[in-house]
Amino acid sequence: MGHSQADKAQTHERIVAIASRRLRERGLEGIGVADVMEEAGLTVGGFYKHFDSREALVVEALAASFGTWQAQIGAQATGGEKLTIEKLIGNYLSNDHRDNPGKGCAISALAADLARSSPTTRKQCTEQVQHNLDLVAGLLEIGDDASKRARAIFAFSVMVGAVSLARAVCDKALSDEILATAATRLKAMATEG
Amino acid sequence: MGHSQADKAQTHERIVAIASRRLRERGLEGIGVADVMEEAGLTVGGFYKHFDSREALVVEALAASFGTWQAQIGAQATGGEKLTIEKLIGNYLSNDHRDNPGKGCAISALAADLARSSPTTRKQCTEQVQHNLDLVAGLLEIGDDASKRARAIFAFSVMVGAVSLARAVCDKALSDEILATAATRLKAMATEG
DNA sequence: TGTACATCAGTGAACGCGCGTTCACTGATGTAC
DNA sequence: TGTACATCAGTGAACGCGCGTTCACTGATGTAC
Repeated sequence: MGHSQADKAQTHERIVAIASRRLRERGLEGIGVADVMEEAGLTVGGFYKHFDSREALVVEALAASFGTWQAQIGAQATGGEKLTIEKLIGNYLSNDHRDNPGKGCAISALAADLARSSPTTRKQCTEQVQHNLDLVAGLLEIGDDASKRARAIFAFSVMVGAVSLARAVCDKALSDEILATAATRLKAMATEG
Repeated sequence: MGHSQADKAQTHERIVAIASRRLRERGLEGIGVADVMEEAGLTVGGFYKHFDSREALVVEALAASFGTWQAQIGAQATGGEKLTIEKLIGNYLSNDHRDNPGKGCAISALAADLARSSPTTRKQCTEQVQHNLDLVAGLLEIGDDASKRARAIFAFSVMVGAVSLARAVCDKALSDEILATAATRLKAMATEG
């Protein structure tokens, strides 16, 4: 075996991590093979030693985006203080999340793109949405399961919608207003029935 | 003057209308000059008798998307029965709206695209968001202006988020569930304080 | 331990296709007389 | 009213660039003896 397998795996991960960030920053179409390889300190040709096609990278990078997002949430849940619904809402609807889509939730960053994407990526998206709904529902304390589920859907819709709007708008005051208003009202709602 | 100006204006409008629909169906990048011209029954070359560039078509088509959307809402408001917040919510969060982005609201269809687009298109988007917030706030009956504004932001976030999610997901049951749940809860909220 | 060989991650040029844009041309319509 | 000319919307081929993909090659690492 030529170069060590560990090196290759590391390179592979580096490429995926870069693609995962750029995917969320620039959309499913906004990610170029040559660009990603250059940012990884490599040249184009080597790409196909790691992936069958650009599409394969997209699929892996999307999975990685979902994975790192869950890991971030998980880290908050275990690290010291417990994760609460208020914290999740505060995080999701923060200026920091709005300004750094590359590190944030892929669903709000790519919702429109995913709607027009291949069955494979839409499937990935569907699973992630279900996962996030379960996560939110699990953080709610009052009500039966059906009520929690319904409120989780409602809350997640607000989060995705408000972040999408806050990012699309080019008036900072309006953008801030959208996030702050959505966060305040959603927190109030979430702690009630 | 060669061909009549009326003919040219009509052709121009036809091109814009087609682009406007395809924009919402396929995104800001998903619209090709040759494709649009072919659908209009013309050939590529003639395009530049109508537009300086592809970008100029995008700007016009986006404006047209916003315009037709407002016109649709306006038609409901004047046509027979008055427009209510419940009807607006019901329309926005309907399966029909989800399944026909080409005829629907450009903001939910293009939110992610707009966030990464040129200053010109983001400016258009910002104005449309403000307009829609005013529209929703104007339909609310209880509370002072600040409360109406806040509730309008919240309601519009839910609408954009739920439609985005419902379109992204490839499980019809889940998609229907998201729309129905968001609609029910939002209607209940909107008629209260 | 040392040497020859095999493997394969990575290189960088080249290919091919899609697509926005350009351009010389056509022919129908409007204007001038 | 009729005829010659000018205009210009629309044609369709060609150009050029970006980008995904391919390919012959390199050289460092691992294996065999």
